[in-house]
Amino acid sequence: MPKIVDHESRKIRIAEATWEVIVEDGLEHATVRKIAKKARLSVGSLRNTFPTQSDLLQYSMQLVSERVRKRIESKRYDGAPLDAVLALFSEFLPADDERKIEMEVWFVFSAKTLTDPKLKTLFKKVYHDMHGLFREVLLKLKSAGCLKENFDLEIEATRLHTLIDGLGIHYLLYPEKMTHEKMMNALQFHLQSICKS
Amino acid sequence: MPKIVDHESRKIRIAEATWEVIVEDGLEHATVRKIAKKARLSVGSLRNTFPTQSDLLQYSMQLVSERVRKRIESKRYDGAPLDAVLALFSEFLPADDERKIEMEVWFVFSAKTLTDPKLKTLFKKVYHDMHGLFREVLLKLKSAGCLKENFDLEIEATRLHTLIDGLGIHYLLYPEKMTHEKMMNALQFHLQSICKS
DNA sequence: ATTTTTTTAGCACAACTGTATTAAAAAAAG
DNA sequence: CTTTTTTTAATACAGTTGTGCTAAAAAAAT
Repeated sequence: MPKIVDHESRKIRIAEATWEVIVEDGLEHATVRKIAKKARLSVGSLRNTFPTQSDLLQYSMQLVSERVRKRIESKRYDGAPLDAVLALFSEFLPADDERKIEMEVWFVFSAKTLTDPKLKTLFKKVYHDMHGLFREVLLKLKSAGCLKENFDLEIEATRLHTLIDGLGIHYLLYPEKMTHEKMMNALQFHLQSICKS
Repeated sequence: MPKIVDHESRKIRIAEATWEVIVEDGLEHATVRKIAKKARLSVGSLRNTFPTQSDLLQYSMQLVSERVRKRIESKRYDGAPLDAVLALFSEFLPADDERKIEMEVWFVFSAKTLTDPKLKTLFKKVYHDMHGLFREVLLKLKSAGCLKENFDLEIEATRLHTLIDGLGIHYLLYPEKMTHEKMMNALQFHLQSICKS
């Protein structure tokens, strides 16, 4: 009977190899041959799990979006003190290598969605979840009476969301200008600026 | 004697054609044949002004950075009221088509710098100028006594910079979520939040 | 050991790429 | 018109790409 292979974990392994190639050489050099080599597979074997390159890239992007969304879902706010909120939000900054790779791949694919509308659906979902989390946490802070009076939920969610995305992007693009410490300082200061006391 | 041609304006025309191709089809499809067609030139003629594709892309990116930097330099703050500051900062949001194209090309090239270190110099310069402008304007506001007491120049420059970049990127990536009005509201609110009264 | 399926390696092909070369056409200045 | 240079158009070539195909090797279950 057939040789059994765990297709799911293989797909994941290939997708992660794809990420590595993208981070090292860029999306335009993420060829099937390079990816196969990185995943230590033959091109034929890779083609067996992903018939076309388009399938491969689509899955790779989907996996990033799933990872990010799981990160979001696992981080529901439970009413802990302000330090916990800071810790929660800082989870969306590219602090460790894993998140840095994810965000870098995410960034590269983002640029691609500008000319490849097929990919936009995944991105919209992640944006929606992310924005929803920020709204939810802010709303709970508001309910707990932690926030200042002139509070506009939509504007604050937007400010928080763009601040975090902006910090992360600056960290990726200008690592000699934007440090991890600066990101945390800016985030902490921002939180304090909308809170009472 | 020779047919005279304005090489400088031709280079600009080609670079702008390159931008169009990048915006329409993406950087990886910005081939010399397509760019020549878009600029209504022959490939040979294009190769006469730009010997290699690398030269072409490098100049195209340099032109974007020059345009952005000129925009920055022309926008020195002269001590006008707060509305003027808002108007000044809003110049760096992708409001009209010209700035939207510039920012989109800028964004695409940004993603490329992650794997192509040669391009980083230009980007650092623009970052530096932009950050410097924000610092300068904030400092003048501070000197004029417009700002609140707990004011940290570096953190506020970072917050402002990342907010504006974040807003613009969200506008490019999620046009159905981020509108021009929302960008302006967020920016105005942010300014007010650091100002007295 | 036999059977069944997957995996592998290699080759091949057409399409597209950047780049080079060439000769003809066009244009500007004398 | 003649001369000089640029522009054009066509062709060519080598490299890389995605993809398809085939035969051998490997692996798992009977």
